[in-house]
Amino acid sequence: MTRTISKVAKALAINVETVRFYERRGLIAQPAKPEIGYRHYSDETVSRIRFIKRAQELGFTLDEIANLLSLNDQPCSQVQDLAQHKLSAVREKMAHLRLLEKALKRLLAQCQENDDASYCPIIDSLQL
Amino acid sequence: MTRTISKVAKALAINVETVRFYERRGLIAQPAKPEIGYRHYSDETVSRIRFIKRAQELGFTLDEIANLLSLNDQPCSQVQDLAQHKLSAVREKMAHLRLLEKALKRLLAQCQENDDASYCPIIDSLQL
DNA sequence: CTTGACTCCGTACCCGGGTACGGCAATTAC
DNA sequence: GTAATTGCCGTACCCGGGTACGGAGTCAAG
Repeated sequence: MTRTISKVAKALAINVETVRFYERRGLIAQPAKPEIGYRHYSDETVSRIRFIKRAQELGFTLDEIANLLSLNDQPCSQVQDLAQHKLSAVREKMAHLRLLEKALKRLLAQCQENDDASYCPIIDSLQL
Repeated sequence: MTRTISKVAKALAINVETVRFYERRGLIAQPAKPEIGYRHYSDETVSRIRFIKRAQELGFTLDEIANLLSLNDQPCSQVQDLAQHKLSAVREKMAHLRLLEKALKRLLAQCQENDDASYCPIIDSLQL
């Protein structure tokens, strides 16, 4: 019934190697190895990994997550700062993608109108 | 007046190493080296690099760009396909970022309303 | 008690898009 | 003519987030 690394990995639907990778990165502590046998992972480690995965889904990098984890008992304002920065970054990326979308849409529309098989408005526009 | 690699790089505001990198990647041909002296870069190579840079701005990867370059004299429809896929990918990314934005906004709003300095709704939500 | 599954550990490799370095050749500036 | 830039070339390294591998050691089921 001991919770070995593969049990943890399976429970969280991640790779064993990823758990080991997080240990190397210092995101989670490596549980002490008993005299004999395999390590046993605590509930805390498991929920810490869950925390990491959720934060990743919110777009935080592993470095930022290390930061968040260390801020666990710090005032909320520091966490807010981090989240605010992330929100700005997300908005910037979206703005950039909107421009790309517009450009691609415009080029594709030009292709639609084009009857000449030997000419492509997209290639042409890139060649300016 | 020969156009050496550093002239090309400077003209296009990229790194000399990047030009060499594109050569290694097969995106541009390496001009033949004369018996004596340095290579001379043609107008064509320069505009090919410009093409690459513009396509990158539209969000294409170097592999896709290699594809585009090889499609230069192919029917427009193949280029359109590539552009259409890229447009879909851009829209997917945007949709994902919109979700992130919503989640971050919601969490930040909760922080604003929170008076308890020792508690942070963001940390809390990640710990579920 | 053996065999197959799992763990441990270090290290190397993957992707994408470059950047950096070091030693030598050629060229340009003074 | 000599010094300081450039070019050339191969190779290694960077980031971020893992994945893979190989050879032990360990554990559990038949």
